[in-house]
Order: sequence, then structure tokens, then C-alpha cells
Amino acid sequence: MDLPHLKDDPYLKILRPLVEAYLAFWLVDSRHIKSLKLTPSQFDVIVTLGDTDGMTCAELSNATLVTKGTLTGVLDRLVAKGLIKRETVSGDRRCTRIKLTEKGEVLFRKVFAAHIAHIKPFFERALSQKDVEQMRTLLLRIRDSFQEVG
Amino acid sequence: MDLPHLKDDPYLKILRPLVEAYLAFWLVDSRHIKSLKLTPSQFDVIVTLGDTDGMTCAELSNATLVTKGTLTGVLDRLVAKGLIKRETVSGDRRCTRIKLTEKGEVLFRKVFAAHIAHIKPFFERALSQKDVEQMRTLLLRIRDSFQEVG
DNA sequence: TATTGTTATACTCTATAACTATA
DNA sequence: TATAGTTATAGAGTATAACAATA
Repeated sequence: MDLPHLKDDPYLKILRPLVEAYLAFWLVDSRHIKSLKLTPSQFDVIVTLGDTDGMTCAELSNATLVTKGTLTGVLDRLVAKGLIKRETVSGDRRCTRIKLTEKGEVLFRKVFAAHIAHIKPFFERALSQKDVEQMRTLLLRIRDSFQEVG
Repeated sequence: MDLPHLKDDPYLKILRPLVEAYLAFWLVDSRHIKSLKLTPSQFDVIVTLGDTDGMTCAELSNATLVTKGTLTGVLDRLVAKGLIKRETVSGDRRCTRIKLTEKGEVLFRKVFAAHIAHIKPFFERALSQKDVEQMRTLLLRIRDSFQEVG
């Protein structure tokens, strides 16, 4: 590219590596998710619901970045797979509480553990324990910087 | 979560921050892309084609992680917007060379510069220049670790 | 009036595979 | 036979907005 003044900016030298590191991770990750017969959004919902007492659609939509309208469809498919259930909320009959079913719980534990086991070696061989601490600090600072406005 | 032995693993303390940092970035980034009336895939294609002499569908598909079949549709929409053009390749009449049009070139320059200008401050306020160098090294190691297999 | 979740619409992306025209 | 790109199909996510029931 012939935008040297931009391209050589030290701060921007981080952008591409961040994207590339994440995408490389994501490629491995999404293949694994796919092998579990779940879409990324469905996986997102399962993992978000895991170890909670259930969440309303609004909470879930918030936590997963899936729009309210889209969420209904995603949840429908998860209900069809027997992984989640909708429960009424006493006190506010507008709300629905979404929970993992027994089957969903089992999948969550299995999936989460398998997922961790699958991903871990890639990090292990890339970074020393000291690297990890540094990296973690810096990543969280980046996250916070974007979240302050975004 | 009650998977303490997994959750406390130092290597895994990096996974969530990586995902969160990227997603926080992505949220800001995708809003900006959307304001340009492009989908993420379309933006991906435009940026990939920028400052090249054009690419075949196969090359483009490879570079963008968009499947061959999907690419046709994405390209159709970009042609409809007047941003790219399909050219025949002399020597192999099976191939098509995809190039940015004049309009596409202009958009690319404008978009790329605007994009950089938009994103940069978030990194600037999060990291010192020294942090950037460290981070870059570590991110590239993670990328390479996942790419070796993925 | 405001909020919760659903529904409706139209578009885009995804995966898979079959198809054509070249090679 | 193999390759390049297109087409076809079915499923899934996206954005937007309207909607019914409830608060």
C-alpha cells in the first residue's frame, strides 16, 4: 500500500497482528464449534447461559451481541435441539427466562471442557507464563479503550 | 463456573481477554464499516483488492476466507455498486481477474485512511510505544501457533 | 407510555454440491 | 480428468420495524 505515513505508524502495527491472531484462533475455534453441530451464535448462547440461573432475552441479547429480533430465531433452533427451555417469570409476565435444559447442561460441560482442551495447546506453545501475564494486561487495556466509547 | 482447574490455568487467562479485546475492537470497527454502506465481507474484498493489480476469484477467496460459491454473490453486489469489475484473463479463459474500478479505488483510499484515523486513537490511549512492540511480538506468536495447524 | 419478546420482511452470508466452459 | 467460476438450494444470521401483551 502506498500510504506509508499511515502504515508505518507504530500504533497501527498492532492492528493487523491483533486481527490476524484473532482470526487464526477463530479459524481453529470455529471448526471445533462446527464439529459440535452448533453455529457460532448458538455456541455463544450456550456458553453464556452456562453456570447461570438463566437469563431473560434482553440480558442474553446484551451479553452475546445478538440482536433482540435475531435472538428469537436462534433460541427457537436451540429449543428444537432440546438444549434450552423458556420459562415464565413470576412477577413480570412480559419476561421469559431462558435456561439450559439437562441436555444443554451436559453439552455445556462437555463442550466447554473439550473446547478448552482443544485450544490450550496453541497458547501453550506460543507463550511463556510470563508472556501470558504481560499480554493479558495489554489486551485488557485495549478492550477497555474500545469499550469506553463502543 | 465450577471448572476451577481449567479456569485458573494461566494459559487460558489469555483466551477471554483476546476474544474480548478483539470483539470490543470489532464492535467499533463494524459500526464504521456499516456507516460506509458495506457489509464486512464486501469491505474485506475491497481492502484485499486495494493496491493490487487484481486477483482471480480463487486468490480472492483464499485471501478473504470467503468460500468460492459465496464469493460470486459478494462480487455481484460489488459490481452492482460499481466498485469492482470482472476482466478476462488472456491465456486462460476460465479465469476472471477482479479489479477495483476507479470508483472502487477512490473508496478504498478514502475508506482505508478514514478507517485508520478512526481506529488509531483507541490504540494510542491504551498502549505506550513500548507496549506496542511487546504486544506485536506476542500476537504474532499466537497467530503463528494457530496457523501452523489451522 | 414504555418495555418484553415475537413476528414480518428483505437481504446477506454459509455450506454443499452440481454444472459449464475451458484446460 | 482437473480447474475456474457460476448456479442452485437450503439454512442461518442481520437489520429494521411493526406488533401484542403487559407494566
